Amino acid sequence: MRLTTKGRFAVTAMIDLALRQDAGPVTLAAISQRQQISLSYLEQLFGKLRRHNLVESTRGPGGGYTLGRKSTEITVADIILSVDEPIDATHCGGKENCNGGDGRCMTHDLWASLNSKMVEFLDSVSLQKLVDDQLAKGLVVELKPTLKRAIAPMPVSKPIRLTGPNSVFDLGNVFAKS
Amino acid sequence: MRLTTKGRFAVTAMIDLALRQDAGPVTLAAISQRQQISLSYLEQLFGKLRRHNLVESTRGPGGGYTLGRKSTEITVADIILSVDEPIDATHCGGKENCNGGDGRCMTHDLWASLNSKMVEFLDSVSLQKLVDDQLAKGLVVELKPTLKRAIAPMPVSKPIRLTGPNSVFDLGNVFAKS
DNA sequence: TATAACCCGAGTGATTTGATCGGGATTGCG
DNA sequence: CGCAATCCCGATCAAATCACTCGGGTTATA
Repeated sequence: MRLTTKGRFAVTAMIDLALRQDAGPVTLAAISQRQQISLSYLEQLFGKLRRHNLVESTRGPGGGYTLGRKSTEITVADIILSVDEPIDATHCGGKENCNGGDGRCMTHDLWASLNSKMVEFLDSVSLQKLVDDQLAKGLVVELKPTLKRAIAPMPVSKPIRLTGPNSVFDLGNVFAKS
Repeated sequence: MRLTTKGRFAVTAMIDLALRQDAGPVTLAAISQRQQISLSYLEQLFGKLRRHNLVESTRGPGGGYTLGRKSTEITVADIILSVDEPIDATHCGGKENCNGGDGRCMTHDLWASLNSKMVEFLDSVSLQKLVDDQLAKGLVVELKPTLKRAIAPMPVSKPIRLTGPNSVFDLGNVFAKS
C-alpha cells in the first residue's frame, strides 16, 4: 500500500461527496471548486472509484456522483486502494527465490505483515467517521440549491434517478424514493 | 506522511541492522548483500537516518553503523519520517487563505487529523517489535565473524567504539563494555 | 601508506503526479 | 429536436519523485 497525495485527494473528495450527497448527486465541478482539485484529475480518480463500486454515477443534467454504499461501509483503505492500485511492495515479485546470500528474503513476509497492519488500521476508519469529525469541528454544509433542474420539480414522483435496479441506498436520504 | 518503497527499504535495512549490531558495527555493504538494496542507495538512506540520530556511524576499517538508541525506542514512524521527509500534504501551503468558494479549506485540518492518526499508529510499532516478529518466524541470524579486524582483538578493553559520550546502549548486548 | 569504510553531491532514466486537451456518450429540459 | 449539463475516456505533458549510479572526498585502522 502506498500513501501519497493522490490517495489524500481521493479521501478528501469522498468526504466532500459524503457530506453533500443527501441533496442528490454531487457534480465533480462542485467538488473541484470546493476542494481546489482540478476537474480532469477528479474525473480520473472517480473513474477508478466507480470501477471499484465506491461511487455510482448519474449522467446528464442534474447528474453527478453518489456513494456506492453506505458511508459507514466505506473505509479509508477502500478509497486508497482504489486509486493507488497496489504495486508489488516486496521488491521480489512474490517469488521465493529472492535469496541473495545468507539471509534469505526477509523483506517479503516482513513487509507483508507490516503492510497488513497498515491496511487493517486504515480499514478501521470509515468514511462516516471522517464525516462526523468534520461536522464535529463545526463545518457547516450548505446544501445549496444549485439544483435548478434536479431538485426544482421534485415534490413527489421520481426525483432522483438511480441507474439500475441494484441501488441500495438508505443512508437517511430524505429524498429516498418512497 | 508518505509511504513508499523508499520507507520500506529504510525499515528493512534498520531491521537488518538491529538484528546484527550486537556483534559490532554493521557495514552497509553487508546490508546491501543481504537485503538486495544498492549500496549507494543505502548510503543516501543512512545519511538521512544518521542526521535524524536514528543511527550512529563508525568510520574506518571495522566500522559501520549501530543504532542511535535502543531498538525499543525507535519506531517505524521515526524511520519513515526520516527518509521520506514530510512534504506539504495539505496542498494549500498551510495558509489559511485557501478558500475557493463556499466551503473553505477543509482539506487542511481534515488530512492533518487523519495523518496524525497514521503517524500515531506507526509510532506505536517499535523496531524491536519487528525484530521480535522476525525472530519468532524462525529467522536465524548468523552473527558471522566477517569481522577480521573489528572483533578479533576484542576479548577485553575497548571492543566497540561508540563515538561520543552520549551512547546509551543497553539492549542485551553481550559485548557491552563492562 | 594502503585499505576499509563512511560521506556527499551531482547526475540519470524510469515512473508517477497532477493537469490539460479534445473529443465522445448520455440525459434533462425547453 | 436541439441544447446544455454531466459523465466518460484516452492521449499528452511538465514537473516531481524514485531508485540508482558515479566520482570523488574524509576518517580511521593496521
